[in-house]
Amino acid sequence: MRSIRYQQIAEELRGRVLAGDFAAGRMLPSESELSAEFSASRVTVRRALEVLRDEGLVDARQGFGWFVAGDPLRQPLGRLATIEEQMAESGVVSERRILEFAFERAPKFVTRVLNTPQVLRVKRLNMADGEPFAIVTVWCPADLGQHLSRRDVEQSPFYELLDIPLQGATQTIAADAATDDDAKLLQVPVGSPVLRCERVTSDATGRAVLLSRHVFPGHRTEFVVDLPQAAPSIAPTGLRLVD
Amino acid sequence: MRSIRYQQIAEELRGRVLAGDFAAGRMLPSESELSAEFSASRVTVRRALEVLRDEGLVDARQGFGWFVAGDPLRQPLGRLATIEEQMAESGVVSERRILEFAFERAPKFVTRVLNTPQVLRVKRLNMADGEPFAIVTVWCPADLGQHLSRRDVEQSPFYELLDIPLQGATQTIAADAATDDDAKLLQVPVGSPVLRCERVTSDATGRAVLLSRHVFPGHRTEFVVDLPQAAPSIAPTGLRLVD
DNA sequence: TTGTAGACAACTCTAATACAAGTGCGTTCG
DNA sequence: CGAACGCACTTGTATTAGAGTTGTCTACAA
Repeated sequence: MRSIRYQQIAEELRGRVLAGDFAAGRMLPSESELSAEFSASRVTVRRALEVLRDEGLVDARQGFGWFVAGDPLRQPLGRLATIEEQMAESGVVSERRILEFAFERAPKFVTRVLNTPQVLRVKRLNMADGEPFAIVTVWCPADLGQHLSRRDVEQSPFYELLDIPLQGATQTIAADAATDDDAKLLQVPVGSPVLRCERVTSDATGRAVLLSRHVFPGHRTEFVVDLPQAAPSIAPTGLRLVD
Repeated sequence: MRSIRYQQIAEELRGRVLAGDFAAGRMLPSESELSAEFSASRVTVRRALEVLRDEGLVDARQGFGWFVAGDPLRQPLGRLATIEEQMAESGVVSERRILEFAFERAPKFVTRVLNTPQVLRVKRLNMADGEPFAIVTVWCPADLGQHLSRRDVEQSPFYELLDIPLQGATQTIAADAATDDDAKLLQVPVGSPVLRCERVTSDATGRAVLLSRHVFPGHRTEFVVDLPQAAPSIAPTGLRLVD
């Protein structure tokens, strides 16, 4: 029974990778070490490894070594792209219509978050391929938004217009029924499910500088959250009861 | 040893910082001292510290030293407690009722994720203060669930019963309307908004070992997501279009 | 065609060293 | 007494060298 050496080796290594033998350090032994272990030349070991690379199981960097592919730490961050990028990537034409633009006294729930009485409020409708896709309302302290015009907001994303660096955010996600207003704008029946999202964005000092509310039609959107670290529960992370 | 020195050191230091070893004086040993302790060059120790700085755990000032960073970054992780803990803390009486418990052939969408034809399916209703609060369905490969009984599942959370360590998860969150079945169990009107969550939990090797679906009544629940790092957009992170 | 052997280039990581720049503190000098 | 200085120690940055790795090539044997 004549069989091909490098395929044998590939099979053996595939087994070890899948079994997680190497997953601990994520690094494979060097080609030289494997060559010694299998009593095969380095070139042969290499061909076996290349088979596994084609399968997407492992990858290599010159001068560094072979490692099991898809290191679980970097990927999730990359996968969570912005919705704009994601839409651009999939060829969806995105567009936004400014519905309201006003400097005004802040409602109470805005004051509590932003801590300013006077704010700029911008309400706009985002479209994807001509269909309404999100209603976004942004509140921003008046002094930060002072130099902004309706045209600015229409052309550039909000975060680019503020000259302060944004640091982090907290967002809440909830299911709700579409109100009359939502329904008309999103072109869905009144009472149909929508995703309501509220986001508080802070600057480097931790001060809240943006409050935004987003309404998405439930039938077209969902959230994806990646939790690379250990989560000692099967329950969805971040859920809380509201009253 | 085929592993990267500075990553080892980073891991060791991360442990100490999180354990609070340095929190007393808030100051870390100098790079030179650490270099001596780990028998590594100062450059290597430095790279490890830079990893921790990128994570926001520590920071440094030239001519002064390294210190544990103000902990606003660690907090969000703590704030995202499990719903069970949260409920217990606020004095809500939680309780679960097993509705279904069966070993069976996996439906297609389960096979695609778990990669096994035979599964254990458990459906249960979670109650909070006597009111229905979540419908949870869990699928788990039959071989992993073999030693489980209906009674086990009733008494302990699922993740405690599996003797394998869970690593990470991906969850999707969507808004939907309550089906007849949902409505009856959750005691809400048919068609009222619900949060639908699907979660894929993996073990240390990255293999998917649990698939769970959760349905929450929209009026009582919401998700909170903390994003400590920079997010270059005001748009909610993780949103994607579904078709 | 497959496998072995060897050589060399390019790359990565680490060690070692040196120097610039900032901080804290004690000493000295006016 | 107060300001200036020096000194020890720190981080920030750059350069060199060496060992170990993958990437690629040629030559040769089975």
